[in-house]
Amino acid sequence: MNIIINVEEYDNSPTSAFALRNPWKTKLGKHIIQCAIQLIESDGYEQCTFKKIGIIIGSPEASLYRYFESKHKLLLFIMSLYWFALDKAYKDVLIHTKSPEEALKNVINLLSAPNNIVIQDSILNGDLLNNIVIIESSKAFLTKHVDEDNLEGAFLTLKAFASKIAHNILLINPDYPYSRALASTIIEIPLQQSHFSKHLPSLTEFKAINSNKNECSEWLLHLIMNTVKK
Amino acid sequence: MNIIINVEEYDNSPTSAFALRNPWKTKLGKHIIQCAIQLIESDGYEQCTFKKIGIIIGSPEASLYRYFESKHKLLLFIMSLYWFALDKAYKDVLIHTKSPEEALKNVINLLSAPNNIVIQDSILNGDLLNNIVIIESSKAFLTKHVDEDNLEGAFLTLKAFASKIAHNILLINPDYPYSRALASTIIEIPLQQSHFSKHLPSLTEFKAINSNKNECSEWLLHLIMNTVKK
Amino acid sequence: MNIIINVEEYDNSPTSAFALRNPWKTKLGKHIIQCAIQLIESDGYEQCTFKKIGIIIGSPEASLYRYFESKHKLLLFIMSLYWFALDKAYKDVLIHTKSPEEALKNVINLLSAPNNIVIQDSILNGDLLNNIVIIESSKAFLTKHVDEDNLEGAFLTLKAFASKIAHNILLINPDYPYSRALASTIIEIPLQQSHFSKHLPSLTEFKAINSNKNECSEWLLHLIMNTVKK
Amino acid sequence: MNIIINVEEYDNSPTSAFALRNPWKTKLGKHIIQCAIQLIESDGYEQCTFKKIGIIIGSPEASLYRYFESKHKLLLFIMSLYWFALDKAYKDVLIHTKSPEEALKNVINLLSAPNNIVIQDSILNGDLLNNIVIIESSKAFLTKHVDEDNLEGAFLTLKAFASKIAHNILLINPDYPYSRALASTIIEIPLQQSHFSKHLPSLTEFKAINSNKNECSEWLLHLIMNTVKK
DNA sequence: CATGAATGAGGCTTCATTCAT
DNA sequence: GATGAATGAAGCCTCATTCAT
Repeated sequence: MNIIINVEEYDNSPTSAFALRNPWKTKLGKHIIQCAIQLIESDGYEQCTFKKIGIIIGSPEASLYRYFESKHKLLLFIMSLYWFALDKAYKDVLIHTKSPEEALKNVINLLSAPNNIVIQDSILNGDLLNNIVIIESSKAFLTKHVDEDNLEGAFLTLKAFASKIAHNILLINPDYPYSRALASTIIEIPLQQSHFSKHLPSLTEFKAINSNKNECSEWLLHLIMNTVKK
Repeated sequence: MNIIINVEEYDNSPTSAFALRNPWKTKLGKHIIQCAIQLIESDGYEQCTFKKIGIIIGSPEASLYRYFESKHKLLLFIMSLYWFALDKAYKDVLIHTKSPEEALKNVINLLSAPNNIVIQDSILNGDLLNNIVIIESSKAFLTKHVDEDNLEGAFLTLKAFASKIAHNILLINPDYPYSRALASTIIEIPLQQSHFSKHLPSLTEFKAINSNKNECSEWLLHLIMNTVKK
Repeated sequence: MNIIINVEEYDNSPTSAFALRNPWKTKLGKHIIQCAIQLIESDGYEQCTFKKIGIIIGSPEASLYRYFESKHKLLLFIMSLYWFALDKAYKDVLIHTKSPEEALKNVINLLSAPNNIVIQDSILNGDLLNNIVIIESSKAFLTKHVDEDNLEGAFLTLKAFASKIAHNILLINPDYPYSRALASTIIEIPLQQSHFSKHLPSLTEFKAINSNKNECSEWLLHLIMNTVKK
Repeated sequence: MNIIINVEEYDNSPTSAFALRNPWKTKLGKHIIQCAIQLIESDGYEQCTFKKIGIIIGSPEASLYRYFESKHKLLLFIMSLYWFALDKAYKDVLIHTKSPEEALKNVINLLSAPNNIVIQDSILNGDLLNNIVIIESSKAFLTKHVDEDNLEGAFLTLKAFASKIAHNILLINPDYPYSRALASTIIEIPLQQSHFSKHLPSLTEFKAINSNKNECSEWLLHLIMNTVKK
C-alpha cells in the first residue's frame, strides 16, 4: 500500500523537528532520505555513515550535515516518519469503517503488509522501513547523550498510533484489561514474523511478508479476536 | 530463576565454538563474560569495546583476544549461551510435566521472568541477558563479513528451543497450522513487553517484568491457549 | 572609562583597512563587532566561528564575509581598534597635562582600568577587549599565511601608543636607557595582573581589576617612577 | 643553562599526571615531546595537530594517543614541565646562596635566559619553551570542557615557583605589600621582552634574549630592587 | 598465558569559504 | 546588500586488531 503524506502534514508533524531543514524541498534532501533508508536497512545503522551515503548520492559528507544535525537525528527522523505515516493511514481507514471489529481487522491488515510512504515525488519503500523499525528501534533508547525530549518526540507518533489501537480494543470489549499490551503486540508481531521469514525461516511458517501477507494477517486477526471477544 | 549449566554441557554445546578457549576456566575468562554482558546491555554492542572491557577488568585489550577472536564472536557467544540455557531449562521442566498444556504453561512462565545462568561460580544476570537478546539479536544478521556458518551456529540453540515449543503446540492441537510462528511469538512477546515496560511504559500495562511477572505470563498464557485449543 | 571615537577618525585610522566596508554604517556590521568581541573573549579566537556569530545575530555566515575578508582580519581589526582607541585617549589626556610625570601617571591610570570604546551608538566593553588583547595578541604573529604588511598594520596603532609612552619617559629622564622596554612593560603589567586576578589569583594581591584599579595602578606607578627618576 | 631532571623526580611531579604513560621510556614518547615543542612554538597550539607531529616523527596519529589523552593534555604537560623545571633550578640555586638579595638576583638571571630541560637523553630547547609558555598559557584557561582539577594541576608547578619568589621578596623587605604581584611580574617581564624582541622589536631595546641576556636581566634586577629595598 | 606497544583505517563532525541568486 | 545552498579539506579521536616479548 502507499501512504500519501503532503508537505503541510509533514511540517506540522513531530517528525519535522528532527531535520534542520525540510528535506523534501531539495533534490539533495530527498536523496539523503532515500539512500539512508536503503543503507540502514542493508548494513545497519552503525555501518551506515554520512560518508557512505554521500558517496552514493555524489555529495560530500558535509552537505548532509545541512539537513541532519547528526546521524542519530536522521535515524529518529525515519522512525518518527514511519509511525506518523502508519498513524495517518489508520486514521484514513477509520473513516470508512463501521464497526470496531472491522477497524481492528483493518489495522492488522495495514501492519501485515509493507506500506510505502509517498511524499511529493519521493516514494519510500515500506519493506525497508519495516526492517529498519524492527531492528533499530531499540537502539534509539541506548544513545545516552541524546536528550530525553528528543526521544519522546521520536516515539510520539508511535505512541499516538498504539493508543488508537488500544482504544479500539476497548470499544470491542470494554473490560479487556490489557488493551495497551495487546496493541503493542499487534504492532510488533507482523514486524517480527516478517523478520523471521527473512532471516530465520525455520521460526515461522510465513514466507517473505509481501508474498502472502494475507496468511499472516489472518492468523494474527484470529489470535487477537479470540482473546478480545471473550 | 537460576539455570545451572555444568562445564561438560557447555563443552558439548554449539556455544563453545564461539570462544577460542573455555572462558570458565580462568578468572580472566569469567570476568570478560560478566563485564561484556553488563557493558553491552548498558551501552549497546557497538559502544562496548574490548578496550572498555579491559579497563574495567584491569586487563589489556590484547588479552581478550586470547578468548574471543573478535567482538562479534563474543556477542554470538553470549546469545548462543542464552538460548542454550533456556533450552536446557525447558528440557528440565519437561521431565516433571504431565501434559503438553502444562508444558506450554511452564515455558511461558520460563520466558516471562528473567533467568540467571549459573556456570561454576559465575552467575550471569538474566535481566541483562534478556535485554541484550532483544536488542542485539537482529544485528547478528547484518554483519556481512561473518561467514554464514557462524551465524547458523549462533542460532542453532535458539532454533532448537523454538522447535521444542512448536512441537509441544502440535501435541495440544495436531491441526494447528502455524505452530512455528506461534512458538516464536511466545518467545518474543515477553521480551518485547519487558522492553516496553522499561522504555515506553505507555505501550503496556505491565510493570518492570520482575515485579509482576505472573501478570504478563498469565495474560500470554490465555492469549496462546485461546488460539491453540480452538 | 569611555573612549569616544568618531567615524571620521576611524576612516583615517589603520584599523579601517582590516574591514571590507565600514561596519559602523549598518546594524549588521555593528552586531558583528559586538558579538565577535563577546565570543572571542568567552570562547577564544579559534572557537569563535563566523557560523556561531551568525547564529547569535541571526545572519548567515556568508553575510559576515561582506564585512571581513576572513576571521583573521576580524581579529586584527579588533586589536588594532583597541590600540587606536588607547592611543587617542592618551593624546586627549596629554592636552590637559602639565608635566611628563603627570602624563606617566595618567597613562598608567588609563591602562589600569578597562576602557570602553564608543563609536556612534556602539559601546564596546573594555573588560572584554582587555582580555582579548592579552590572550590573542601573540597569536597574530603566528598566522603564517597572512602577509607581513597586514601584520605591521595591525600593530601600527600599538606601536604608536608605546612610542608615545617611551617618549614621555625620556622627557622625565633623558638618560634612561631602556625607555621602550619600560613602555611596553607599562602596557603589559596591568593586563597581566588583571588576567592573574581572574584566573590565577594566588599570583597577585590585586582583585578583579575594576574593583580596586587604583591599588594596581598606584603600585605600578611607584615601580616605574622609582626606576625612571633615579 | 641546562636544568637536569631525573626520571624519579618526574614521576613524582604533578606533570606526570598529564601523560597516559611515561614518555621518557620510549623513543616514540621522547619524539612526541620534542616535536610537539617545535611545532607548537612555530605554528601555535591550534595549528599543531597530532597528525602533523605524527608525520614528522613517522608514526600514525593513533600512536600519540597512547601517550596523551588529547592535544590539550599535551600542552598542559609541556607547560607544567616547564614550571617544574624552573622551580627545581631555583631550589638548586638557593642552596649555594647566602642572602635573599643574591637569591633574587639569581632567579632573575634564571628567568632572563632560556633554560633547556634535560631528562635522560632528551634535551628540550629552552628558547622554544619560553615562547610556548608566554603565548599559550592564557589559552589553557579557555578550554571550558577541561575539568578544573586538571587546570589546577597544570599550574601547581607555576604557583609553587612564584610562591618561592614572593617569599624571597618578603625576606628582603617584610613590609612589602605586593610580594605576589611582584613575583609574577618578575616571571612575566623576561618572557614578554623576549617575545617583543622577536616579533615587535620596536617595543624593546633588548635583542634576541640569548645574545644579551645580561642586559635585560640587569635592567630587571634594578627595576625590582629599587622597589623592594625602599 | 598474558601483556605492552603499536597502528591503519575510518568515524563523526566542523570550518572557512565560494557561488548563484 | 544580503542570503541559502553547497563543499573540500581537515580536525580530533576511537576501534579492532596484530605482533613481539
